[in-house]
This record gives sequence, C-alpha cells and structure tokens, in this order.
Amino acid sequence: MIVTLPDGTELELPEGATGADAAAAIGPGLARAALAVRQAGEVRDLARPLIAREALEIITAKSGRDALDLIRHDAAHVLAAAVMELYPGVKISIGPPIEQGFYYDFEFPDGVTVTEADFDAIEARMREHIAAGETFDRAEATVVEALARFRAEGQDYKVELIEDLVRDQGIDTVSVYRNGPFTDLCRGPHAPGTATIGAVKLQSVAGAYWRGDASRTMLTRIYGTAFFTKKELEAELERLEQARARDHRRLGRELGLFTFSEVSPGSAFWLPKGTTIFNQLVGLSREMGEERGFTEVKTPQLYDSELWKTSGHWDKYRQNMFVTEAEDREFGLKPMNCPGHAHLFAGQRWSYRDLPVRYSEPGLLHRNELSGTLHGLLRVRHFAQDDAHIFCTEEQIEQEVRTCLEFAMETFAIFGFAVELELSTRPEQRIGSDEMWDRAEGALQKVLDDEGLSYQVNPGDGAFYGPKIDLHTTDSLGRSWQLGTVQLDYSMPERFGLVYTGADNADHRPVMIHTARMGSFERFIGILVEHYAGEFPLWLAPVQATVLPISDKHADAAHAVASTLRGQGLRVDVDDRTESLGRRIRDGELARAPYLLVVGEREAADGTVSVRRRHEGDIGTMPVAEFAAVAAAEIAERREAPAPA
RNA sequence: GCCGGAGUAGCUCAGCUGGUAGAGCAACCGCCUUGUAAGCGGUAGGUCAGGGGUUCGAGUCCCCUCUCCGGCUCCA
Repeated sequence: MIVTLPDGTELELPEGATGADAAAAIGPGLARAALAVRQAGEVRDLARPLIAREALEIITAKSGRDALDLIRHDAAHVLAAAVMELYPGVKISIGPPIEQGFYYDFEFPDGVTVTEADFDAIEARMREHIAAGETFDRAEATVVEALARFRAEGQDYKVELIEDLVRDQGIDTVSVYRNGPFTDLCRGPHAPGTATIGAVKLQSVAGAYWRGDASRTMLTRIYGTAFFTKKELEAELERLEQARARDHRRLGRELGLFTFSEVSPGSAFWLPKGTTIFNQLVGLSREMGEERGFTEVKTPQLYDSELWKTSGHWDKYRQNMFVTEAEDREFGLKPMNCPGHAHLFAGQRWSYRDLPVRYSEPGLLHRNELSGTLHGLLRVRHFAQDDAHIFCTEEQIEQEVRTCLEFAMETFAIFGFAVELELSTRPEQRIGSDEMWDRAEGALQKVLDDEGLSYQVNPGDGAFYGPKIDLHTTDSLGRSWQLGTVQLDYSMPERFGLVYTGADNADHRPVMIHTARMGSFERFIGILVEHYAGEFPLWLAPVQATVLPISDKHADAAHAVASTLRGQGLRVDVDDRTESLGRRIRDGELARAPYLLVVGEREAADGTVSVRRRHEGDIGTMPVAEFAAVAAAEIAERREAPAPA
C-alpha cells in the first residue's frame, strides 16, 4: 500500500499497515511522538489500518488544534471515568472537545449535586487514570450487543444515542473505547493512551439540557481544559485571568462608565463618562449615515397593540415585549423600530423616483429578555441601536445591500477589530415563493462574494420573511455576540400595505432592508471596553487630557490651560487635589488617561505643558497650542492609541 | 425561563463547628506644597440583598423572594 506524506514523498507499507506502522517506518522519534493520523480529512486512531493511496499526516503534540482536540477528548473520557467511580449510579451522556477545552454532561442520582468544591476530588481521581498510563482501546460492537450492554448498565442516554443512530443512519455497529475500567460509546478518535494528557483542570459546572432541548432533562455539565504541558495550562489560566481583568462589567465600574441596579434589571445607568462614549458612537453612526444617504427620523416608544398585530410581533414576540395599558387601550413598548418606520413610510405617496428611502433612528428599544440571559451590557433589556430601514425596489436590493455591508465594514475598520459574517438562508417555515428566495439569497451572496468577504453559510437560519447577513464578534472570553445585520424583508411591506408608484403608473410593493452596523450601542460599548481594555483611542476617551498642577501654586495656570484646551473642543479635566504629583499621575494612569499635562513653575511661565502620553510616558514639553493641534489631529483621524509596550 | 453558585462598608475581601461585625483601598478632616505610577496622621462609614422561620441567641442553620455570576435554552 502506498500513502503520500505532506512533503509529497510516497511511503510504501505492507497491506493493512496502521498509522503507528507508518510513523515507525518514517522514524523512531516520530513513532514515539505520534498520537493519531489525519487522512481523507479525518483524524483517525494510530492503531487503525491506513486508507491506501490517501495523503497521510501524522499528528503529534505539535499539530495544534487537532492534537489539542485529541487529548481534550481523552480528558473528557477520563473525567467521565472519574465521575463514575466517585458517584455510583451517575448516567453519562456526551463529552466532546470544544474551542477552549472539553466538557462532559452527566445526570447525577437524585439528591446529588456537584459543585466546584468537588473538583479537587474529581481531578485527583482523573490524575490517577492519567498516571496509570491507560490505553484507549477501540472496539466495534454490534448495535444489539451495545444496546444490551448500555441497557444493563442503566445508561439511558447512550441507549438513546444508539437508537437514534440506527434510525437516522441505519448503522449496525458502533465503536466503543475503553480506558482502564471505563468504556464509552464513542466515535473517536483518541490518542493511544491517557499519558499524553500532560495537564488537566476542571473549570466550571453548569446546567445543560439533554440534546440542547429545553423540554428535556437538565444535565450537569462539567467544563475543563487540558494541555500537553503544565506550562501551557498555566499560560492559559493566566490568559483567562487577564481576560477577566478586561471584563467590561469590571472596567465599566472601575472607570466610572456605567452601573447596574436591582431597580431596573438588564438596564444600564450611564454615568457621564460612559455617556460621552455613547454619544461619540451615536455621532459617528449619524455622520457616516448622512454621508451614505440615510435620513434620521424619530418614532414613538409606545404603540397601540394594533400596530404590533399588524406587524406580526403580537403573535410571535409578545412574551418578549413590555406591555402596558391606559384608558382601556393596550400598548406595547417598541422592541424594534421597523414597525414604526413602516408606519411612517405608509403615511405618504411614494414614486419610484423617491426610492430608496433610508430611515435611521438610534431609538430606545425594550425587550423583555429572559432573566437568565442578561449579561452586563452585552445582553440588556433596554438599549438603542444604530438601526435603519431601507425601502427600495427589487432592482435596488443588490446596491443597497452592498452599501449596508460596506458601511458596516468601514465602521468596524475604525475600531480595528475583526468580525465574522454569517449568511442565513431560507428556513423551513417561511413566506414567499422559491423564486423570491432565490433572488434574495443570490443578491446577498453576490455582494459578499463581490466584496471578497469570507463568510459562513447557516442554511435554514434566515428569518421567516427573508435571508440575512449577520456580523458577529467575540468578547474577551471568546463568547460570540451579534453586532450588525442586513436583513431582507418581504413581509413587513406586505403587512403594512406599503406601495410606491412605478414608472408604469401602477402600484408596486417595495422591499424593506433592516440593517445595523454596531447593533446596540450598549453591546458595542461592552465589546469596545474589552477590545481596548479600557484604553480608548483619543476620539472616544471620556477625558482626553488631565491637567496636573505641580502644587496649588500652579492651580490657576492649570485651569487656564484646561480652559484654553476646552475652547479647542477637547474634553479636559484638572486634578488639583492636594496629593503628590506621583499620586495623581498614578491615578491618571489607572483611569487610562490618554494624556496627562503637567504644569509647574516653568510651564506656567512660558505657556507650555509637559506631556505624558499613555504607554509612552513623558514625551517632553510643548506649547499649549501645539499640544492642542497634536490632539486635534489625532482625534480627527480617529487614530488608534499607542499599545502597551 | 432552567441547572448550579454567590450576595458582609463605595470597591476588593476576612468573619472557625451559631455567642452583639473586621481589614486594605476609596471617602471625609488636618498636616505636607509636591517635577512624572501610591507623602503622613486622624475621623466617619454596615437593616450582613429583602422577607419569614428554628434557637436563650442567627452574618453563620432552614424556607421563600430579588439580584448578580457561570452555563443551557431563547434571541421573531
């Protein structure tokens, strides 16, 4: 049998040779390091026969993602083994590797709860399995044998998994892996043994529905992570520690940007500094929108439930709306701007010459999100979006989508962070003809391709009224959040009876495009705080410069400098507390001040300031006017701030 | 909403098996008059999330509620 190695050479092996044989044929060092092989796009056990004439890659600890996934999957089995020993009667379900580690889901016997306090004991037992150097032995079992075995053990979840595999894929055998005393239904692959798990740590415990279905049993999920070396594990734990330090909830409090209170769960209280940032972003959105033909409107907060019945929200979304009543009329606070904008559009006659009409509104929205989903600024009940709705003709869709997408990408470029794009296509339950969906999806896809953007397709994830492009990014801990969106909507125009007069003097139905770039300003600021670790670029910084008089003899001069700079439009504070200069510099640094301007005897005499720049330290003395010009240029260009050395 | 955890001064936290609440930082008041990341001294500050219960006695034990944290589900 011949297989091709990554460098193009061909390796000849006896028929039936395994991955281990191949590694040994290449060299004894590789034979020791080999963990698995990759062939035909699939990671396979070292002990399994190779596929002839397929490219072969030997996976070792240096193989990155593939290697980590292997030992984390191994670690999940070791976790299950330890848990079964410590908690007799526990039922096991599934335990895959994930981006940052692994988890395993269990159903513990009645009355047993596992908390982080139990981790030491579980980890100790896991280390015993690792120290024992158990091998992972793969075996095939017939469905009949496997079902009998797992039924006998009372492992109901394994039984269900096998039954579903039989039903959906018609399989008649399954693979099981054994390490030490523990055997698990598993597709594999695994490393040869437990010994390659160099370092393992359990991290958290959480509830998780069996098969992600809220109507089924809530299992107990234990999360952990594993690495080849203790050093790598420690580096990861250190990274997580630093990520927590830039958590927007913590920085928001420390920097005085916003607070939360029990009196209004899920709603931020914006302090002056946070409000400044908020207003800068609204200003940016407004400025960029005006350049692109968006016109701002203002629509009400509260609407008669009739409007929500027209829009369809009453049927589909009512449990997420805040509803109230007055004088026997039922009202709902708006969770979205679109019905208001559609109503506005319906209020006048439109010619095809008027289209597209682009209404934007950074309006306040309320959504009654489930209490358990609230999360700092990233998931709130009260927020504003850089929201807009475009009313256009079928022919204009492509151009308008292009404008929206470019608008979004140009917005993100200002902040220098990457977004992931997702194209969601027609769901099972939908309105409109297949031709309509073909056109709509085609238009979105064409723009994405024309712009050379990479994106993921989520088949069936579109809204019932049209396909959409969503823009996602991640927070400091790697959790994904949706920011912007571009959604085609054929439904709302229908429901509101929207029309324009075409060149043929007949009525036509416009198409509506829902779009946002940053999404909610709240969420965007949360992401920005973590992205910048609180060190905002000058144009966003709540306080752009803090003037520090050396002693109270220079307070007047410091205030004069501040007043001059404010006259130039800069946001300037004076810290004239009777604290030592060192202390006030420290406080300024901790407040992430972009510039600290020291004013003492010399500066007061010649109209200068001694400039200390964040991360650069003392950059020398310059005339006040010169500093103002430097800062103004930095702000005008929305320049990124210097990074830590 | 569901599972688990947590809630003590403005913030970070201590408070052993029940016996009248404590530290650091911040705040306030003085002194110091300060040259690029913490000057010194003093003062004040708590319905121990809220409510109910057990007990001679509850921050500590039990129950309910609220909020937050980690996940899951949801996000038209």
